Amino acid sequence: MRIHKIDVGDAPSVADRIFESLRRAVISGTLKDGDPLRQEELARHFNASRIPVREALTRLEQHGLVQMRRFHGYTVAQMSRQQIEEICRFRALVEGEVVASAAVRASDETLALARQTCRAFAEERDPVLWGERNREFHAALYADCGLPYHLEAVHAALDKTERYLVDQLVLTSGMRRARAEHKAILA
Amino acid sequence: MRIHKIDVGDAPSVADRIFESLRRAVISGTLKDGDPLRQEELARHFNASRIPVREALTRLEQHGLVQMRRFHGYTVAQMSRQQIEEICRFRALVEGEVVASAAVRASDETLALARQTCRAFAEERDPVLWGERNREFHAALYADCGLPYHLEAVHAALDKTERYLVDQLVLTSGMRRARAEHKAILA
DNA sequence: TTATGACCAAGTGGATCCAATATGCAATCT
DNA sequence: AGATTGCATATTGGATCCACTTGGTCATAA
Repeated sequence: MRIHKIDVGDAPSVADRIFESLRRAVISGTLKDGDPLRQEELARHFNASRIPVREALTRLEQHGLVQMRRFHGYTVAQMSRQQIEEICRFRALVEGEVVASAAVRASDETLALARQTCRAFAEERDPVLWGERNREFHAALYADCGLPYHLEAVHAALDKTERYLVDQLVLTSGMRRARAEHKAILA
Repeated sequence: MRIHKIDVGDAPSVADRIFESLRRAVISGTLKDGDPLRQEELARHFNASRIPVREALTRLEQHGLVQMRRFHGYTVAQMSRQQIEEICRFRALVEGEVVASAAVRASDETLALARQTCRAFAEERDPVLWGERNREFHAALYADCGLPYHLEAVHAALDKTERYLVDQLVLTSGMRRARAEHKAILA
């Protein structure tokens, strides 16, 4: 068969699409901390019933992006300064391991791509796009580190903190750090 | 008010209880790798409808304990040797950080308790209880490390690997390591 | 004999419906 | 007036129902 192989089974369900939409809204800050998420309202918004909405919300809750109080509904998760700092520390820890592992495996093309995205990141002036550039850089750099579980943990941590300015602030020094690490890899 | 204050809102929902039951069944190995989890069957088993069962299953999926194929249902997650090893490596990494943080904060009582549970662990002869003793030890040792997010990550990793013998095997050396770390803390 | 297609049963995904709980407001009592 | 009770409404948690997909069986035809 010369035809590109796809699995129609991986077509996203309604719950998948709602989850992704809400996830982006939370991460980007479109939905603010503590905002209530009414099931009926969301169902109308997505033109679906409450069932897939509820599934999306329970998933978001497991990811720590929303909180739930029984009989009171879901709200966008609120995190204290301490929690945010701990997550950043966690990221630093795990990313260190990932970088170390990526360093010994990285191919030349990967390095070239990483260098390019790093430059794009450095030249990016719009702070709201920093998160995205940051992700691109990391994706390129960590692409074949061989530690998918570690990467997943890093992404989950990123999701939880990306919307906070603190993270943006940390990025300014984190960028320096990332570039330093990049240099280290080249060596 | 001299009456003990409780919050009825934190009474576990049906979905909570089903989730916990299934979680234990997967972790303990009562449900084997690849076992199918039929919604209707589980609903009958728990004397509930499929709705809370589905919520429990989606939660388990986010935790990586079960897998889902659209229209094909849920199965107990299967992990390759590689994946298991990566998760153990992840645990080692994060636990190292946790121990380091716990070391500088641990009170005398905490240390005494940790020492006691460590001894109980060392003297435990039944391999199936190792996991539990291990958790007790860690719970005592890490109790007030001040890094709840890290701890959560460790627990999630434990959940995913506990049922594999590999993990039990690793424990034999991990126990030595844990005791060594314990000694280090005392110093 | 083997490939094809109709049909059927099992099972999931989503919609709708009902019960339980919470919140706000009005009525009532002191 | 201020506190308390009762009721109406909003919202969630769970049950039931329906539609659609999937995998297999079986009859049929080349």
